[in-house]
Amino acid sequence: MLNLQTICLGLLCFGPKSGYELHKTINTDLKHFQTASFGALYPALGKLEAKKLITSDGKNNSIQASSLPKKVYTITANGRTVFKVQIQKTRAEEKLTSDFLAAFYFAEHLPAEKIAALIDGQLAKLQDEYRELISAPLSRMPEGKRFGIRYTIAINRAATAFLKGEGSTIQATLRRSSKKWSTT
Amino acid sequence: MLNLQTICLGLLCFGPKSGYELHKTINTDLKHFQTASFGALYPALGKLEAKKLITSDGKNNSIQASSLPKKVYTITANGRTVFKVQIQKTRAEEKLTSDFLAAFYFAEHLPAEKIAALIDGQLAKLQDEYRELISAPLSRMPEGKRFGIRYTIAINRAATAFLKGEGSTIQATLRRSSKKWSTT
DNA sequence: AATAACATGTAAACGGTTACATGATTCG
DNA sequence: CGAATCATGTAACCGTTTACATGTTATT
Repeated sequence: MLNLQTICLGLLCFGPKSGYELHKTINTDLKHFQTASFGALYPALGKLEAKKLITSDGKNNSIQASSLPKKVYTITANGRTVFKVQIQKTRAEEKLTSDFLAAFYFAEHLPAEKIAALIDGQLAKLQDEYRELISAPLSRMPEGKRFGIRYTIAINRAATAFLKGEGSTIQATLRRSSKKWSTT
Repeated sequence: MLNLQTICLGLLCFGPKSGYELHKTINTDLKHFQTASFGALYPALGKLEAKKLITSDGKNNSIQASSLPKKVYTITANGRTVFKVQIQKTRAEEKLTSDFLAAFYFAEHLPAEKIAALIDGQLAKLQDEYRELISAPLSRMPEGKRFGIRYTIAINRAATAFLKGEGSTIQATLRRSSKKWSTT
């Protein structure tokens, strides 16, 4: 699996960026397939720097050490090589961890209201994601990125359609069977 | 997020099981939204036992300590209560980590053959998943589990359709732009 | 007798989250 | 002047993977 270090190298191939900017990019543009917290990001950048795959123009050297805390990272020639090797090795892998599906697997233990709330919650998440996806400037993007967004939109639409179509059916069915264990 | 301990409690609600059986169930029946290795599972079961949420009939007590190594776990009354509380708290959350989508985000660094291989790989994975999903005995399942499987099938179909439909388009487009950096 | 599948467990390392701690800059 | 946002980093903890270590049972 592609780790955060490799993702950072890849993003830095597009141009120099600070840790803060990388964080923002990952958690907005890459949100649908990757996230990263600061606590994960800064150590990852530190390791990349130690390996000389990136360099930073930290203001830690000369006189005005205090002024700007911003530290911009640039990928090295070696970093680009390492990234290319990593990305070439990448296989089509994905891993989904879903509390939504897990909850349904154990739906017998849930009251009908909770089932309804889960479906509503999932629909809301899908809608939020959808809004973000369609607002991406597709026309000014390389073909690969565009493809990823369209793929994600296709899945999002199918999920939404399913929940809108079958959501009410399941709610009715489960409401019937939920009479057994009255809300304790 | 639901952790492995909670998943185990939920599965043990259906009846007593050994660690090995739990491993099997998780990595087949729950595969599309959760996985677990032995190295994660056994410590999780140990913690649950320490908390008295499950008990084991380990053969570690009397005379024939050697014979059957199999250790069957049973959920306690307290365990059921804790599980119900956990599952009620569950929100519709999901987290996808996708090397497939990440690779496309960085597609500029990939040769056309690799792009084709990624799409083929993803289609193969989807097909494998699909085969497993449709072979599930839907008729003998509680409504909730069935719903989860049908939801996953709906998404799987949309993904497959997209890749079959647009896969060749992207390959052609990227092949054009890939002339720049001839395979080093 | 060999092999596959069943079965349990530990230890090191990894990758990540959450919470904490601090401070600068910009905008209203 | 206060709030939001920009900005960097650490430490404790969590859950998991990978590799290791061991042994049994069933099948061929």
